[in-house]
Amino acid sequence: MKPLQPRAEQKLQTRHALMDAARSLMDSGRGFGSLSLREVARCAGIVPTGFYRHFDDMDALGLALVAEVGETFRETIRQVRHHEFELGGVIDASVRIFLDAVAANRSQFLFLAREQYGGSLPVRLAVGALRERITADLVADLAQMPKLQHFDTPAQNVLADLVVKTVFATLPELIDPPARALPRHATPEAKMIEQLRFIFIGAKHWQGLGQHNH
Amino acid sequence: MKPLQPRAEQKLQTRHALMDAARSLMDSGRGFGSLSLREVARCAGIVPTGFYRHFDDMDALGLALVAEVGETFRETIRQVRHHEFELGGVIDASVRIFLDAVAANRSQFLFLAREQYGGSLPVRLAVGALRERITADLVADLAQMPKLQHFDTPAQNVLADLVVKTVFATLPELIDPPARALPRHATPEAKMIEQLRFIFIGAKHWQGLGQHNH
DNA sequence: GACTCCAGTGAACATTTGTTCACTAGACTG
DNA sequence: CAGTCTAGTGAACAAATGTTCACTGGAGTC
Repeated sequence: MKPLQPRAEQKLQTRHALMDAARSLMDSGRGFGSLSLREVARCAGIVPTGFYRHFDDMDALGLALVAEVGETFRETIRQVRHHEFELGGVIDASVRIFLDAVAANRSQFLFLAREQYGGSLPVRLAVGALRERITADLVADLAQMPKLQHFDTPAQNVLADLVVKTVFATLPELIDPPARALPRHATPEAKMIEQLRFIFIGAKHWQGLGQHNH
Repeated sequence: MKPLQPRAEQKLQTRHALMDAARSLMDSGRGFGSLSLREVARCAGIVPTGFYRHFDDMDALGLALVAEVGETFRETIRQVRHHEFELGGVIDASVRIFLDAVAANRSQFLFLAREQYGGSLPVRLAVGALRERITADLVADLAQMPKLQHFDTPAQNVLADLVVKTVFATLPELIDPPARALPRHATPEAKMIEQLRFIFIGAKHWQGLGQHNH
């Protein structure tokens, strides 16, 4: 990051405080759509009117939050890609890195998990766009995997979509407290690894679109 | 249904009007948590205070909506189970029945899709419970499938969880307008079928928990 | 036919909301 | 150092909210 004039830096700091405020107000189970502008401003320590110096709207705040978690997400994917050939299997390593990132940015991913389908229209569209970018990246990665050379483009898309869907749909259980103690081999990590493994075993033995298995 | 006294029947009718009102207010992309009691009452054609004759709370309304869609969902599953041996493959038939049910009860499933992770704490817990019942039922079904006799109980659970997760996570794209025209073989139905097929092919060739594939 | 019950009414309340406007103080610029 | 620019203030507003209370009128019961 380039060093910023103290003036502008202070502003960014307040902007960040607003985003933090919104995220932490959601900790108690609230949806972003039910937060009020005044509430967020109050929690960020500024007066309601000050909010408008940073965002036009609550929707604008929502979009900023999507962008933020999107950046974190894609950065995590970059890390995963660099550890591609680690010991213990690609899936295991990838899941571990991903879960670490989720834990390290809990509130960001909480926002993503909660608002991926529940958010207001602009927010939902932004999340959709983010998901599409991630899926497209994954398609490119899949195309380079030696074990998946029997896949044509539509099949790659369907597979990537399934993987991304699984990851996004698993987010909530990674974030909410596990409630009761988990039965040993049912930790989120083990379960996620096993489920991705199902999918990739299926991909390896897959033979073409439209086949039937009567 | 047993015939009801006109008095009680009228009451149920209003109760239904409230639930319909809430669901249809969500059509424009709003989350349930952002609906106000007065708004719902107004849309149902009664005065705000009348709401309390039917529900203590907006949360109570939310729970009723979960119960409603839960009933529809499980009824659909029962239908799927009776068509188990239909021509064209189990998956194809099941998906078709499921998609029909979703289309026939759009607003109910819209509520489920939107609120499965975004809802208030009580609503989210109720959805979680519903999901667990469905998963447990599926485990029982999987245990009877001849091709899956190499699965132990934990593996069955992990597989059932993945299937249910996939179905729930697919709901939003089944409900929201498909936006731009779909590229032929990417209809929701075809995609869903193909993705479930990946999972079950993986299950067929799966060899045990904790294996590694270096 | 008199009596009870209760789904729905309508007025009233204290709060909270989003947004406006004129303002201040302190960091930036010349 | 004089002057501008702007992040944050504070008062004010109309509108909407959740909840209360006493009420009405028609269906249900004896």
